[in-house]
Amino acid sequence: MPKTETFNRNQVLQNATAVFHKKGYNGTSMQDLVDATSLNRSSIYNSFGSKLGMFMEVLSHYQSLYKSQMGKELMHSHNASNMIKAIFDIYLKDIYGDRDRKGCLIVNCKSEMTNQEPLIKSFMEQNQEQTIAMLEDVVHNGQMEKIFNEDQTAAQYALYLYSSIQGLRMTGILTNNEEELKNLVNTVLTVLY
Amino acid sequence: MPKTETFNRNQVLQNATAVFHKKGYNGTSMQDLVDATSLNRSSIYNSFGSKLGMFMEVLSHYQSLYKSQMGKELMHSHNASNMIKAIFDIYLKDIYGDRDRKGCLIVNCKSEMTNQEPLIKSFMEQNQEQTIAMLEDVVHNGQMEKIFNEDQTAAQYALYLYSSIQGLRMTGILTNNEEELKNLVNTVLTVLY
DNA sequence: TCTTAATTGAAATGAACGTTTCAAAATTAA
DNA sequence: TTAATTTTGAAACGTTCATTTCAATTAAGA
Repeated sequence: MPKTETFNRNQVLQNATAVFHKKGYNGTSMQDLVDATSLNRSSIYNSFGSKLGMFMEVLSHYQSLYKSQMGKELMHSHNASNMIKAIFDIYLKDIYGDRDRKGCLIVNCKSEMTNQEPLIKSFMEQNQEQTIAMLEDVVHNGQMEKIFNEDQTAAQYALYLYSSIQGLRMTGILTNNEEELKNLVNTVLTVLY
Repeated sequence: MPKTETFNRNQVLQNATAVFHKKGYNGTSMQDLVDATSLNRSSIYNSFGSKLGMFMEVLSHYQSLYKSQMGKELMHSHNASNMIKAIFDIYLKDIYGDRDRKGCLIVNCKSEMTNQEPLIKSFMEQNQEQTIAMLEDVVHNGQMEKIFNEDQTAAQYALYLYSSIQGLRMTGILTNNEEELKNLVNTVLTVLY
């Protein structure tokens, strides 16, 4: 029977993510990936099919890290106000820790590839749909609890928050002053109260 | 005496802008630029020095188009409320007309190159500074006119608006429903009143 | 132990990359 | 017309690109 995959797929994805995140898709070469993953060229093609194939897995991996982080935070929050703050705090912490100002892998990829690669476009569509659905749920709860106003529907606020998050990720590329960014998030959230 | 530049530099820049905008910097090849500009390879290197040199001029050209558009709109507005709406309307119109969902050249470039290319980083820093300065000026006027509130300083609101604009440009890549986007902008602006 | 199939390493594929070179053509002012 | 200088075209530069090939190695179940 066959020899099985020996390398740690998660570790490989993590290393590949670091390169793609730093250099972008078009800026990353197969050699970069070979170096970063310590995998053989052939092994990469065996296991991921192509550069794009590997990148799609990297994107999903990155996305799932966020999802689990969000899920964990949302468990600990007992009202919509805390939830929405916890969500933005995750992004803020990411920005503070982003020493070389790479921004968000998904936002960067959206701007680089959505109009060029159908697979990416589909990924971005479902990412947007899921993110907005999550935000809409939180806003809706907040409105039921009378914590958030009802000037706009939960769906409208969700799009606003989704857009604000993307703006925050872009702003965080050049600005990582904690005070300014915290204030920015507060300003974004005042809309809800 | 010397032969002078024969091609229309503005037209060449416009054509180059279209390619860079569509494919991104790393996704654009020298051959793409030769094809788009109908210039000879040598002429490009003679006149722009390098691919990056040409791109820097493209960025400035794109930026100055926006500036003159803003200036024109701001002349026609007689209060801060109209001004800020006119500014966002320029972005909205751009999104509606962006048939192939390229997004904003400057936002895309910021996410692709700021952490990789010092020249780009400098450009983005001065672009951010200028944009925020303009927004701060408008907000400050609005606050003097008692049209905008003073819950936050003009500088704080300017950063918020700058971030919101970037978010809008990112959102516009996948979402170009006029009604949704108009509502999004309205929600962004409610903060000021 | 033998069979089976994946992993691995190294080399090679041809195409595309950004850039350079250089002689010929073009254009201007003297 | 001549001298000066740029534009132009075409080819070539060496490098790097993503991908393929293939024989050797490895590890598991039969």
